[in-house]
Amino acid sequence: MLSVKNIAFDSMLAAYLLDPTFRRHNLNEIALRYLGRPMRGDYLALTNGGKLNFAEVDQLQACAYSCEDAETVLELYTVLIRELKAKELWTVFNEIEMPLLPVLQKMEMAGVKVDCEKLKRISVTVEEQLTVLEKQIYTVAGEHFNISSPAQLRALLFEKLKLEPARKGKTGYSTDEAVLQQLAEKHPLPALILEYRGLLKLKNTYLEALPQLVNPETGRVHTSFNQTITATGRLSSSNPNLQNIPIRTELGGKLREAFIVEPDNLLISADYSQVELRIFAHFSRDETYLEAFAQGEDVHTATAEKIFGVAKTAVTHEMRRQAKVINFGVIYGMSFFGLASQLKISRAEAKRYLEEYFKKYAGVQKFIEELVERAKEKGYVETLFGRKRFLPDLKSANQYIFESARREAINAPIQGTAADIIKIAMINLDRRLAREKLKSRMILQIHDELLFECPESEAPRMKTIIKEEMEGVVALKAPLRVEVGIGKNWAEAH
DNA sequence: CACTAGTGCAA
DNA sequence: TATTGCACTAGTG
Repeated sequence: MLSVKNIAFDSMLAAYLLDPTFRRHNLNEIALRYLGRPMRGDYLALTNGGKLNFAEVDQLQACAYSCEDAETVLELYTVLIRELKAKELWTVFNEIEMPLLPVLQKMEMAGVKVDCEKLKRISVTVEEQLTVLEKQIYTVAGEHFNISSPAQLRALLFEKLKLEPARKGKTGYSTDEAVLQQLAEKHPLPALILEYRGLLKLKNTYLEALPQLVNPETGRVHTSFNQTITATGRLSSSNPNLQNIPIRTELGGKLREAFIVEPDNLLISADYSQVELRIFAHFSRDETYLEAFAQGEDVHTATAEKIFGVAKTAVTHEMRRQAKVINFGVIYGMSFFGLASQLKISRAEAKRYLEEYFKKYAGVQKFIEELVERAKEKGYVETLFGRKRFLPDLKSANQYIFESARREAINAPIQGTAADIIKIAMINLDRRLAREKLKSRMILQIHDELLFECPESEAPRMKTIIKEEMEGVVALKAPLRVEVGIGKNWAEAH
């Protein structure tokens, strides 16, 4: 038996696929767009400033509107389904988004266990450091001010201390990390600010926020996985966002140690290795990339070899780092200008690097040009599984708008295909766990990584199943590879 | 309280 | 002048 609510939810998914960039926060906007008339309930709510005050609403009228809404939703649903089929989005809807919905629901219900005592211990030491830093900053600055206020910091750095940043955006001076790092060479204050900011961010956003979000019923943190937000088909996570837990710094690692499991359980982390570059290699059919992946090489090292013209054994850490920036930059449609500012090298040098790159990766340039041309003709780009992103701005006469749409056209099929792949893996894994009657649960998805909580006895079996299902989603020209880690917490497992 | 700008965390 | 997100704080109306 289908309920109105179910149909309403399905309609949200359908509308998302029909235009993933359409800003929908409720069915009313979808009804307006596809039926040309509003939802009455939403209409009433809207006229009351967003809050339904039943005392003020004519009860009979409200009942009539409710009945009308039920009909509207049903009609909307049929229109959306027809549209999905017409635009060849039915398969993505039926085989990916719809089956994914109950999987996400289970993950949200399962939640993740957090060690609040550990967070508290970290928080205390961070607070001590912050107190010390604060005093140092006021001493060096010669005055008290709000360090968290970019406006006050700007006044201090650029007016009182007369520091000269390498100019930034149109609207005055920025005090962001790149600027402060550069200013740190001339004055002791910026480095202190950076350290202060980093610690404060960690304390406010994670150390103190997470314990408050532990559900008293389950003793665990339950995020929301949003299925209809992103332009590319990725999920997003909120309340809290568990897709941006720090990892790069030492303190970030400590924080991840606080993501734990129930007694006698283990945490398994499985992540797709270089999935976007593999997809890029698959789409572009570039021989150099495909060869590197076929040989099981480290792809960034391989790129460094080609660009810098040295043997594999001569690739330094710094060369690999720069090659990595180029590999990712290409996926994002980065220009030599952007590369120069990322690598802090001259524009001429950046241009040379990119020229060398395109010479060695001969399939790439042609692929990108054809992709953008096709997108301009068809009005959209699509993923390997047919998810579409419509890009009318590719026809814009405004250079800036066009360039922006061009980058989106390059990135969306890659990021979106990666999203499709992991979604399919999640659906298949969920079925597999049920079929094999395993107690292990999928608990988090972080774009190219899945986290599982499993009884110790199931761990070896799970490791095999996860790798099998994730790598087996699709046979790309550059085959999918998954790295699995096991531990008592997220830091150990990843 | 709603909203924007600035900043910074992740893939 | 590199993509996709979410969340925090300051500041404004």
